[in-house]
Amino acid sequence: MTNGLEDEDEGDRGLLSDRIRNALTDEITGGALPAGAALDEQQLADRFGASRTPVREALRQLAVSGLVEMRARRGVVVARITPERIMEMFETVAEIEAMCVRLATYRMTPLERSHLIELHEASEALVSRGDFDAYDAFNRDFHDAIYHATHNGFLAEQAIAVRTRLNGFRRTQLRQSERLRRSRDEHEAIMQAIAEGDGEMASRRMRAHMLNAATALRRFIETSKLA
Amino acid sequence: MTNGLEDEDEGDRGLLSDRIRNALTDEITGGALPAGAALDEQQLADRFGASRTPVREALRQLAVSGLVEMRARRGVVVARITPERIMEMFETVAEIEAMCVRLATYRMTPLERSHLIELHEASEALVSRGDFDAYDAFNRDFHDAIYHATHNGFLAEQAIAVRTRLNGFRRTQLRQSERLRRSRDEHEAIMQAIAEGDGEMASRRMRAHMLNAATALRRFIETSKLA
DNA sequence: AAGCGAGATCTTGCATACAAAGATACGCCG
DNA sequence: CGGCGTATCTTTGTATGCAAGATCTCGCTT
Repeated sequence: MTNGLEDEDEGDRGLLSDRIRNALTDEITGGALPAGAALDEQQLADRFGASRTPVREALRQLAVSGLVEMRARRGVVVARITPERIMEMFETVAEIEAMCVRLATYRMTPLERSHLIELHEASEALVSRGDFDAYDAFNRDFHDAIYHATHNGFLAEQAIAVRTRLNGFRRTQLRQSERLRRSRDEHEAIMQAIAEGDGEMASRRMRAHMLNAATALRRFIETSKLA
Repeated sequence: MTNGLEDEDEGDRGLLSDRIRNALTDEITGGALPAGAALDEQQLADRFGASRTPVREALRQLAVSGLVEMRARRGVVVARITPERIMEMFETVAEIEAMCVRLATYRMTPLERSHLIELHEASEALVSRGDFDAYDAFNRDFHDAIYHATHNGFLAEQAIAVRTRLNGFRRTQLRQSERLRRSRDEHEAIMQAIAEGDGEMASRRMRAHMLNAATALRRFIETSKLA
């Protein structure tokens, strides 16, 4: 047992390959590295001031999680995902969220319930003043709270993993204040079903909520293309 | 170089690191490498007639998929999973299966439906003659057919990944002919719901089916422990 | 005798070197 | 002038070497 030194910062603590992996994950999910971008090993090694070895190990890991594609002896590219597949991923996320909220409804503790209510109520202010960034952050917290209220850590991990993976392809931000309002209304409906202890209804409403968001995003993307 | 890689069984085509990864995956999910077993890099390298480099890359990938645990500078061990976590994984699989069968009910083509019926009907013979191995194989096919009938490739991949991961910790085979019969009866009920186009009912029945199987397995394990 | 610590040893993590498979460019032939 | 084969060159895949951290051993101290 060592003395309690926390991993204070992203400094140079920890494994180099892990730091490279985290950095690349951020850059891909953040959109800095667009889909299809070639990831040259030597180039990345130079950029991170390391050798190719840790870079390769990081890329291997990213390949497993699906963020990049490796073609044998033909290099690595940021995963280029078809629109169909993105829709499949959205649907999967919607289904998993629906599953989670059903379980959460039946299992959440009073403390977890009050926490969720608190989060939800606070979101009204964000909608009123149209603070998209803050609402995004709240939204993550809201859904995370539901994941954890399932009291199934494995399921929560899966849900977070899938959602994170989708984030990388959602750099097109939807910033319509009307959608913000509707999002909160849908949350409201979900909260009501939770309050009534009706997991099935909460589940259906969550699914609808997620698919609405996906549809809104898709319409937005298609509209942009026409412009 | 010429020092011959004995191309023992597997074709020596493809990347060495990929072959090592596949071999280790099989050994772990097959139970040859029990949970908690230490995986020494040099040792594995010797065994596969390779250097540590491809072994390391394979281990990194296995760590991402959760089959092994890496502690920095302290080596790699086959993932040691608590009973609670195994139950969580079972529940997650059950929920995902339920989700899949609901979608599949609404979306499967006539061809897919007839294929599923065919599979199911053929399973009667396996139950009658108590062929556990053949029933296991059928069971995989049956559930795979449902995954694919969702017409959501991403979801199907997720489902298969989670189920595969669970396989590694299911080396305790349940071989009760009564359970075999009940399993097929539950499939029958699911097929009926599918035939009626009632996805919700198919979903509930699938969830019950999976949880029954998990419970039977857990009871079996607990009983074994007492002996 | 038990606990502790310094050094030996072993294993991991990273760097560098080398080999082989695609990619590319250029010249030859049709 | 264009297609194709070959040589080169770039980039990946693997091996090996070296350094740092962790574990273990064994002697020393209390």
